[in-house]
Amino acid sequence: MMPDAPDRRSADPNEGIMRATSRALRDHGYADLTIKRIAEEYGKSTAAIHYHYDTKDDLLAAYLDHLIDQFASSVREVETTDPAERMDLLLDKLLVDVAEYRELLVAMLEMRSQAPYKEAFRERFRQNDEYLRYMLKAVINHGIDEGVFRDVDADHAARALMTIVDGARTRAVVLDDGEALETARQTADEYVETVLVADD
Amino acid sequence: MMPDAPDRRSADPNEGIMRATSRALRDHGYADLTIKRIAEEYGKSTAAIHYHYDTKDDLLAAYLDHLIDQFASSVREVETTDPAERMDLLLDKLLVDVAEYRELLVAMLEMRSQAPYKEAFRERFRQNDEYLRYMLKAVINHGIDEGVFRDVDADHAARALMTIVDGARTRAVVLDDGEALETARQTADEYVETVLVADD
DNA sequence: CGCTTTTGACTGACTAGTCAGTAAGTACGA
DNA sequence: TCGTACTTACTGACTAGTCAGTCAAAAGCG
Repeated sequence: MMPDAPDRRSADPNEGIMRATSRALRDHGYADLTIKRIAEEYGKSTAAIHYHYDTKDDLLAAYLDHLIDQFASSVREVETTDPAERMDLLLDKLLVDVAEYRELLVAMLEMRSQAPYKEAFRERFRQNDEYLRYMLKAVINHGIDEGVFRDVDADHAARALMTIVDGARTRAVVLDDGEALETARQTADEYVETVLVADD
Repeated sequence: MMPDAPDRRSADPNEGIMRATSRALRDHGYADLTIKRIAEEYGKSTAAIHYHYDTKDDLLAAYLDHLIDQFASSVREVETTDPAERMDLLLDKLLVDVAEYRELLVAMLEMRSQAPYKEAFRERFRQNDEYLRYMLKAVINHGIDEGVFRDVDADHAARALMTIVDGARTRAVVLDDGEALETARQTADEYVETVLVADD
């Protein structure tokens, strides 16, 4: 009966509920995620959750916003401006760093698979995808301007890389393939070097 | 004795249940798939379903077998032996032909997202993946032997292409991106032409 | 005090799976 | 050829459990 030490430093109830949701998702997955399980992680009753969020979907939409914000912040940390190096670091963020969050990747694929039925989910996944594609496009265009990359269709190249990223994550989860992410990291490099990089 | 009488024309209950499961999946998705809904499509009671399959998971495992068999048959139809053309037709099967089955793609992503929790599902998705990778590897090795493709790591190239395929399907479903499959078809071609095809 | 937060008890809807019984067809023995 | 035994396919009623969400009351706090 002690899921976690109640951290008094952050008395913000929302932050606590977000953390509880995250733990419940990691432990039980999305399909078996219930208000009761979130409440157990939160250390309060289910009605306490309903006091802060009217419906389960409201809570989950808020959780997605929370998660996407965190991820966007971590991408924003990439500060190099050199196009080739920046591309490298971005691909590492997307394909290497996520390997540590296996259980969250599992739950996120479950939530992604509900996008066709839940507009609130779809909206947020789209927004996140758009942001990442924008980052990739910016790097590619920068590289083209500097003559490091060939004059390719930056939008198409960004979509191609995102397809590799999504494919790798799907495969890592579905096939429980521990090497799917590394394989895809290599494939992304092949794509960058053969399609993007100008070989003088 | 043998439950499968080969030439009992019509009224094979199993076939009917497979069709009912398929329709229920298309109409309601996996998350909202219930025995009751399958029974409604079947036109009989829920107990009739339980008469043929002990548990819901048994039924769904049988349905996956059914589906994978169908898909493998359709891939086996590709008869060209010329490596470049065969690769082209295989990629069409994997990325173009599936566009017609949007609702089934949605339901399949849902089921795939349950693979970490259901070994029976994971097993079957792995088997299907292995089969497709084997087909791709065979074509690539054939192409290398004939000097049409460079002497690349066939296993890695097959995995790279499958990553693009899985990424495209995930994106088509999650982002409701009607062009995700076409974009990926183009990306797959770029990969084949720049990484696989021997230039000069 | 009064306001926010939390609780416990509850509801109604829905779920997979069970069970006894039925109808129709088939196999077999005399 | 009749009758008995058995099989397949199914039904309707039921159990036992889950779930999100509601609500009146109470606790905590500034």
